[in-house]
Amino acid sequence: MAQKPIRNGSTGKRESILRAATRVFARNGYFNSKVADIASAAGVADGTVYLYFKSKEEILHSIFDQNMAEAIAADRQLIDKLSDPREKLRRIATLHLERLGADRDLAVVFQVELRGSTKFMEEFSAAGFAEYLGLLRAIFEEGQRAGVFRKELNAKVAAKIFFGALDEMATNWIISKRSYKLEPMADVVMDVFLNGVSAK
Amino acid sequence: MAQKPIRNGSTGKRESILRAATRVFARNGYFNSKVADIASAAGVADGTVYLYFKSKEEILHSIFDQNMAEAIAADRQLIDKLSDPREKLRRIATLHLERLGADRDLAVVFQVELRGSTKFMEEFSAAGFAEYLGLLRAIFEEGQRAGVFRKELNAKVAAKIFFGALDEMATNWIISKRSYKLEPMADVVMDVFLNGVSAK
DNA sequence: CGTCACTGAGTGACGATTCATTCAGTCAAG
DNA sequence: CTTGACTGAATGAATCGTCACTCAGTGACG
Repeated sequence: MAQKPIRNGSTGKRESILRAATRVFARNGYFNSKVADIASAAGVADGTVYLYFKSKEEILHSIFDQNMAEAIAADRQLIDKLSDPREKLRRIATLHLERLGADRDLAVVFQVELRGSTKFMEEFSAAGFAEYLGLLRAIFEEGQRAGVFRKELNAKVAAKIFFGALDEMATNWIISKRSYKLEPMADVVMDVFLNGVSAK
Repeated sequence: MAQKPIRNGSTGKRESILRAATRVFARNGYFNSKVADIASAAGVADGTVYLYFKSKEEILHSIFDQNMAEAIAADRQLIDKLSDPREKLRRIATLHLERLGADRDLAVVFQVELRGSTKFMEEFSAAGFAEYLGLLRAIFEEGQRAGVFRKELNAKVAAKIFFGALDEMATNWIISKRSYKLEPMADVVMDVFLNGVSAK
């Protein structure tokens, strides 16, 4: 049964539980998921879950925090290497859809489960989500200063439009019965958005 | 107590319950709302709710069905009076945001609660939501035939981008602490979208 | 032995749904 | 006009299953 000669206290158990929870939440929805299901999916006892997380809710939080932090860090790093704001947006869009497209369960949790309550929405909003939107906005403003984006547009609204379009691609991809690649949709969105937003 | 010599079983009670449920769901979230809360908000006894609805879930369904049907009917009627596809889209966008902007509780249920589970998403998707997207798509294709929209764009994707942008406006409006008018955002979205999508 | 990660049966609370009962209204008969 | 049988909408206390979380215990390891 023992896969690896596990080390100290912080085994891979925390990770296992998070991965298992992502899968369980994605399949049954947060409220219909039992902690016992998560435990058994992770191959640990019910009680063990509580050695790593204070509550069921904290598990959901952790899934969000961890992935969001990773994503933003990756975006930031990637952006520094580019100078053209248009390219920056394109890379972010692609990365965004790649990330979700690579893990359907994670995508479901992000697109569906995390939005299932105003309470979560507000908390998460305060956390990483607002930061993400802020990042997009900053790039847009940079583009306005550089003269490549129309100056009369409100940068915050432009960021929302951009994000909203990407977000809908992801949500629709999840719901859709047909299976197609998510990531290429980034280019279409970019095409329309850039056209709509570029200075002549 | 008798307001009107009401006819058969279908008093205004069903409506009261739906309105109350919308408020309660919006404030506490679907899963945290107790049927007892809805009942008391509607001024009826717990059991009475079950004279009008089979289950808690059916209440949520009814809220969606009723409003969606109304919205689509209104859109359809409005569209027939216009010929320019661009104008059609603009009117739909405005109506969409007007409707949500007029009733924050309803907006919360639509933007947040209805998305809190894949199960709901799929059911609702199959129902009115897909129809709504289809409507947008049809108008877009009409515009392509008329030569006002770029022919090389995939109409379905264009519809999603359009919807996604509007949807994000609504969601952000709900989350936002600041209170502003939602409906004017329709024009900004139209501006960017039309620019992005129009044939030269 | 002592420690510590882990276990899993048990508990307490909660809340959707049910159903025996109430009661306002209707109507036919006297 | 009164009475009494009848209806069915409405009530709300009781039921019953379901989990999130707890904690007394187990065993591996040094």
